[in-house]
Amino acid sequence: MSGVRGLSGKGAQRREQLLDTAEELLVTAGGTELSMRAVATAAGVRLGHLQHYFPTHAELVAAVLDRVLARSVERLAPLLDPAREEDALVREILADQEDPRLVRLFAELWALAARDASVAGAVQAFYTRYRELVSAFLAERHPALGEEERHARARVFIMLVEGASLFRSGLAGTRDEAADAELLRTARALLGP
Amino acid sequence: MSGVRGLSGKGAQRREQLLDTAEELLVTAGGTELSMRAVATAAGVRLGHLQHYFPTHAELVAAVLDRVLARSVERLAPLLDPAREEDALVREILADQEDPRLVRLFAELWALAARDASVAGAVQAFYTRYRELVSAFLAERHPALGEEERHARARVFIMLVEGASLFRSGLAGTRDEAADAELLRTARALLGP
DNA sequence: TGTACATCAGTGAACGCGCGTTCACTGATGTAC
DNA sequence: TGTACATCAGTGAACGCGCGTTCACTGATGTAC
Repeated sequence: MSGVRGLSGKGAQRREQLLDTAEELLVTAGGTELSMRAVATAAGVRLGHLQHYFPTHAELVAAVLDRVLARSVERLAPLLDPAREEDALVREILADQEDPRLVRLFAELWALAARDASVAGAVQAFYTRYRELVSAFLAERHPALGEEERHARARVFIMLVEGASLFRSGLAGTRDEAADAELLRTARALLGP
Repeated sequence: MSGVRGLSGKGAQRREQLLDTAEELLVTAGGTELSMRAVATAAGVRLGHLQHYFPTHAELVAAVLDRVLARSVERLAPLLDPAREEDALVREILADQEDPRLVRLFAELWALAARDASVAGAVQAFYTRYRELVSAFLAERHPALGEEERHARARVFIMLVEGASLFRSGLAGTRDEAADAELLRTARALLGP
């Protein structure tokens, strides 16, 4: 055994497994169903055991959200590589959002952020990082653009893409080819010279 | 007394008052706090009395959401008058969204829609109506545009504006002047010739 | 004009259930000497 | 190498609370004749 507690032993694995279950539940059933008992049952462990890893409900929720947002950044970062074509990049970001589970999760996140200041902080930190990634892409690609202009374009790009997620996932609307073409054109204009 | 039951008597007034309270609660405390007891307490009536008007929790929620969405359409329709300037129109739609309470309410709506098919239906119907309003504006303003093009532009316009609401209300970000200018430019391009 | 009756507005108590949390416990695993 | 001990993994029962729903009830208001 490693002897270094909490890093890679059985406990850490179990912790990750519990978070997997909780995330799955959050996505499929919604935030209101993310109870300690529901997670324990879904994970096949006893309530008391779940509490050994996450003593309170708030800690469990915070851990799930942190991991979800960290993963989203990890997924976005390589897509926003400045060496890549704008068009392919936008297409891949949009493709990523076609998973209704992910969009549902973000809708839950926004609603939670509206109620809970600590969730709002985590969500805002995520979008700040996202904007920095887009902004860095623009800096590399169009060096002539001023910093303010880059930031503004990055912000509007994210607004557009996050709004699009609602209407392309079946949540508030469904995908439409003509609208997708227009969306791509608008997004490209924001990332273009 | 009018004699026409349920239209304008004491009962109808009381019903509206209860919905006011429920809506206020939904906005300030979030969807999870919208319990029968909480609404009754906030409205200063007994639980049993609230149930006289809304026998089940589901009926209360449905009534609140219906009214919220109907009001939103009523607020949007005059703004999207084809006789108006694009610029002023966009500015007013954006101004409407600076109310964090309204944005919070929509975040709740999206999360609810992700979980509940009947809510999703109501939300989609609302956005369909919204898109028709934008599309009608474009038809009047730029008759040369084809129907498909109009619909596509209307859809992307709404994506942009709904996405913007998240980042201009303090929910996922805060207002930024440079980004607002870029947002206005992008929205105008979608509504322009 | 008066009375009997139906409907509506509002009260109050009770139900079973799922929730988060607390806490005392047992068995397994690693560590110190 | 062996043993005593601390820590970690996991169990199980119980708590008080807020929830939606059911149901029997009282008083006010409008209607029919």
